[in-house]
Amino acid sequence: MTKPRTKIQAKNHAAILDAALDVFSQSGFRGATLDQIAEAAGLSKPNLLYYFPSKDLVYTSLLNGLLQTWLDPLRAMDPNGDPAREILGYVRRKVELSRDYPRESRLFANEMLQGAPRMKHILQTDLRDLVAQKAAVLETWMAEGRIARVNPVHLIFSIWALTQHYADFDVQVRAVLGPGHDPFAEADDFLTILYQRLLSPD
Amino acid sequence: MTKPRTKIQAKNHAAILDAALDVFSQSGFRGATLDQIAEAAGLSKPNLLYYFPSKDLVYTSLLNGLLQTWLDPLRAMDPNGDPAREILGYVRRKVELSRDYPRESRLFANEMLQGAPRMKHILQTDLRDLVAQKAAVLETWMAEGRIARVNPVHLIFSIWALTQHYADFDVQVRAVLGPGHDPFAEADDFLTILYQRLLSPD
DNA sequence: GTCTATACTCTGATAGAC
DNA sequence: GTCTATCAGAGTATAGAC
Repeated sequence: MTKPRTKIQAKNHAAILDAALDVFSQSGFRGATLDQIAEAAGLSKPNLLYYFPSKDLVYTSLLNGLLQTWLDPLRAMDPNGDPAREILGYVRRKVELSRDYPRESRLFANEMLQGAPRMKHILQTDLRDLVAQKAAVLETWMAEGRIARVNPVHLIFSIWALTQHYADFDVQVRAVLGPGHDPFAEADDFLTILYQRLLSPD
Repeated sequence: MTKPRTKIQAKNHAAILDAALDVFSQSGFRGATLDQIAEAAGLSKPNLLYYFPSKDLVYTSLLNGLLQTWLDPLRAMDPNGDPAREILGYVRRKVELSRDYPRESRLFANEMLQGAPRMKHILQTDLRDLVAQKAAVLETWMAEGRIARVNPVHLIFSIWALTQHYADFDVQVRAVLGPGHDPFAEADDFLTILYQRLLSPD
């Protein structure tokens, strides 16, 4: 992974990662080929391998940082803010992520389906810690009666599942809705109602 | 695809499909290899190709019928039953499917991530029709005030997303929960509460 | 029905000319 | 930095012996 020094290097470097995101997010690590990535990036295969010495390094370059940006909205949930506002804001930002970065969502989903061979450790450490921390915040809000009681960790799971579904199962959602729908706008409306009803204190 | 006539044929046929489910559900169509499937089935590669003339036919044999069994619980939702009971029963059966048939869930998820090249048509026809029909049932219940108002199609999406998440993202769920948890039992509890609160008429 | 051998293509990766 | 040429191995699939 050459550090981009010149403009042409930076451009090719970015083109490769963008192309790789296309291909890996659709076919997974094993299903993707360097030929496809090189073609999508507008480079020859040897030239691609000049920038990234191996297929694995292209893939892990994409994964690195993905979880971080993916979790930024959760990190942003403020313990001192208004509970409903914080949670609904998190849901909304996750819907926006699914709408604006569906390839990243699918790349992540692919890695999970494979059993997360390259991410398992970070899931068990960084992710687990962050969820524990935010679950504690949710518990506090519940104890104070500011939101209704519910399993806080599964509450977080539900937000992930519901928002990422619209990116990962995009084909299915559109096939069922048919033309003339904006899945993400409808998702935002639906999920706002869902979490309001779930979390309204009695 | 030979029709199983002898006992040994039936056994090998089943062994191949079971092995293929393992491999395809983890790596997707392109990422899976006949070598892996043959080895897992305890057969040689040529022998595998004696039963299924091509990789594609093994894969499509798995897909055929998958959507049908996957949707049986939705089909079973009875318009004449008690609304809350019918919906919560559907959720429960979907959780059980995720628990008992996670490979099928992941195979389906893989196909969706790839853009559903082999299922798009059936999604736009059979699936769409079934959802429209059941959404109409839900609308009726809402109009009668027996459950709270909410977008019925997205309600169905939410059940799919929330239940299948526990099969498809099993690694992540377990990594975050840590040992000593039963993800599916907890999911059942959480989702029962979620849908009770979402759908209780005021 | 099952095996060995093999054809042929694709895939990841390298060498070396320019 | 980029290209052509190429390699070794893996991949799907077939032929043919037993």
